Order: sequence, then structure tokens, then C-alpha cells
Amino acid sequence: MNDSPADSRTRLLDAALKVIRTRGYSATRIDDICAEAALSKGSFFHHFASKEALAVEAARHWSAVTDAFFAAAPYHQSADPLERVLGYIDFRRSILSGLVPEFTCLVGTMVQETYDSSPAIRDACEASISGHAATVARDIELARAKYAPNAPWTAESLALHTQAVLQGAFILAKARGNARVAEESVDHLKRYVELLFHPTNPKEH
Amino acid sequence: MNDSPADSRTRLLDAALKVIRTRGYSATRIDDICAEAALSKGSFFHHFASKEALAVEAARHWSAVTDAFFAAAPYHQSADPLERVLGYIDFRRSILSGLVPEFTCLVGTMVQETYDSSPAIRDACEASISGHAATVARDIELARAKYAPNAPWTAESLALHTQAVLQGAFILAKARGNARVAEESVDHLKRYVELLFHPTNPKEH
DNA sequence: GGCACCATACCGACCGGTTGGTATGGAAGT
DNA sequence: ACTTCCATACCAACCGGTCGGTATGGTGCC
Repeated sequence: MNDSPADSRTRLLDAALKVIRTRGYSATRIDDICAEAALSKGSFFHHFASKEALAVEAARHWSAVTDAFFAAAPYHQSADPLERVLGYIDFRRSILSGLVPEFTCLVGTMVQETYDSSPAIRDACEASISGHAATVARDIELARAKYAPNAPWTAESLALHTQAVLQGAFILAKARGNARVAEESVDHLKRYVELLFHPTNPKEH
Repeated sequence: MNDSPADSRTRLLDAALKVIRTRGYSATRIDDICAEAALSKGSFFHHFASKEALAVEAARHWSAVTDAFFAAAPYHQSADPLERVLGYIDFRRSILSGLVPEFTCLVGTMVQETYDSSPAIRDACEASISGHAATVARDIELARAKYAPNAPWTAESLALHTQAVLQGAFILAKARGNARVAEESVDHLKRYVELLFHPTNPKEH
């Protein structure tokens, strides 16, 4: 566990995120990851027992990286929970720029390919998605208690719905080759949340 | 192009749909498809020039199969376009039963794996998704003209949003191992559409 | 300091099963 | 005879994983 400028294990994990996000899990070769990390196969198998074990660790690494990323995002500063929820959605929308593999989700991609073949990877992906949804659900629950205590939906299900919209938006972006469609879908999501919390304030509707 | 009880080419395409939906594109082996279709590799390469060519044809076949499936669905019988739109969503929700590979989307799965490596497959998947969205958009546009002519969103973007929700719901279902989450997300989608068209009818909100 | 010993980290050649694709030939219809 | 359709046999490249070996550095003993 030496930690030089960039730990070899971390370099391999970062390389895995990048390569898997662009090519998908099955199509990425261990050699591709090694090349991206500028390390050898010997090093790879020193740190990971198998390709599958790497995938599980990559999902965990993804969670750690994204948790830190969202924890540092500005929307947490709002005092009002609903503003934080809407701020989260705005933030998600704002990062839909740049190249497709840079804003899409590792675990959403991986679970599509592995849900039937690798329970270990599937569970790691599920934990990543649900973990992130749970952090969103906390603010949603606060907003719900404050503004819509009798709402017929749960904070958890709305949080998962936000993730579904995002995951689906990524698919559309990949199919279209750009993020415009994804942005529009997130716009619909934001309008939905606004309507849920301000049903009597139609704006234009 | 003979069409016996079950055309070999069609059998291969149907087999491809099934196998790719469960294992993903990269992980499915041509031999798996042949085995599923009870045909040989010789037959496969008689009908398809390559694995990539099969994928393109599979996407088109998927479009044809799903087009027929949705065209025959009962929701088209409503005279009111908004009822047809809501009926479409109800119908999409109702088919979220059975095993995961039986209700998920072939092209949504494939495009995640191929958007960067195969423009031909990506384009075929894009055409399939957009084509289906366009049929949904027709009823949405009619409903919009009738009930919400000044709405600040386009029928096309709302139709694409429905597809995003569904695609994302499939990912969550794969991660969870069952369709419950997907149903809940489609419930949110339906509530959104109802709110868009009946903003002054709060029910409970 | 110098030495023996050992653990971690890493390299890259190599192995063997897998896999996309090819070659060839045969059966059946026309 | 010619085409269509499909099966068997086969090939060469690929790829996950193995293995022998090297480099580095820490620890304890003298």
C-alpha cells in the first residue's frame, strides 16, 4: 500500500472507469486498462484477482469518487430542502456537457451487461445507485415533510425516479451522440418536482 | 426468403433478441445465438455477414416486432388523445411483469455497449428509439393541441422523456433484480403527464 | 555499516481455451 | 446444372489468467 503521486491500484481503477464508460464492461480488455494506466498485466493481477473482482472494486471506487464530487457541489448550501433538491437537479443538468463518456454513469452501464452473469457486480452496482439515491432521498424527505406532508409518494421512490430519468437520459445521449436530449429530459424531471411541490402555482404549466 | 413455419433468418433474429437482452451484446457469442435458434454457424453466416451486421438487423427486427406489438395494444381505441397517452403509459407499466430480459429493451441495452465502437449499430438503435418515440409523440401532440396549447414543452421532448424514464427504469430493475422499482418510476411518469395536462386538478397532488 | 531475510510491487513472456469468421460439401428445390 | 440453404470442420487471432523472475525497501542481527 505505498502511496506515490498516484497509487498504482488507484491508477488502475481510474483507468477502468474511463475505459469501461466508453467501451462497456464486456468489451474492455484488461490490456486496455493496463495501457490506460501505463502499468503491466502483472501489476493488474497483483492488485485484482480477476476481471470480475476489478469490476466490483471499480463500482465501489465509483461510489467513493461520485460521493465526494456531489458532497462538494454548491447546492448543499441552500437552507431550504426543496431548494437543495431542485439545486441537485440543476447541478445534474449542468454537468451534461463535454463528451458522453465523461458524464455518463459507470454502474448504470455495467449493470446492464452483468445483471444476469455476475451477482457480485450487479450487487455492487445496485449498492452504488441506491446509495446515491438515498442521499438525494434525505433532502426530498425533508422537503416533503415541510411542503407536501400528505403527498401520495415516498421520498425514496422519487429519489429513485430521479436516477431512472438520469440513467435513461444517458442512454438517449449515447444513441444521439450528444447530450441535448438528456438535458431536455432533466428539464422535464425538474418541472415534475416543481409541480409536485407547488401544485397550485401553475406558472404556465 | 422462404418463409417456412419459422424462417431460419427470423429464428436467428429472435434468438439474438433473447440472448442479447439477457447477456448484453459484447458478451453474447454467435454460437449462443445459433444454439438458441437450433441452427449452425454456417446458417448464421449465410444470413448475416458479421456479428455487427446481425446487430443492425436485430435492431430493425426489434423495431418491427415492437411496432406490431404496440400497434395491437388496446390503448389505441380511446377516442381522446390524452387518454391514449395515459393508456400507453399504463400499458407500458402493465408489461413490467415476468422476468427482466422479457420486458427490457434490446436497443437501449445495445447502444450502451456500441455507441463508441460501432456507428452502424448506434444509428440503428437510435432509429429504433426515435421511431417509437415519434409514434408516442403523435398522440402527445394531439393532446397538447387540445388541452395545453400554450405548454412550454414540445410533444417530441415529452415523448423522448417517456422513453428515458422507461430505459432508466429498466436499469434500476436490472440492478434490483425485479421490476418493482420500474413500476414506481412509471407511476411518477404518469403523475407527471397528468399534472402537465390537469394542472388545476390537484386530486391529492 | 553490512548482511541475511523477506514482503510488496511490478514486469512481460507465455499458455490454452475461446471466438469471429472461412472453407467446403451436401441436400433440396427448380 | 444452378441456386439456396445449411452443416461440419477448421483456422488464426484474441484474451483472461499464470508464472518465473526482478527491483525495492523494510527489519533485525552482528
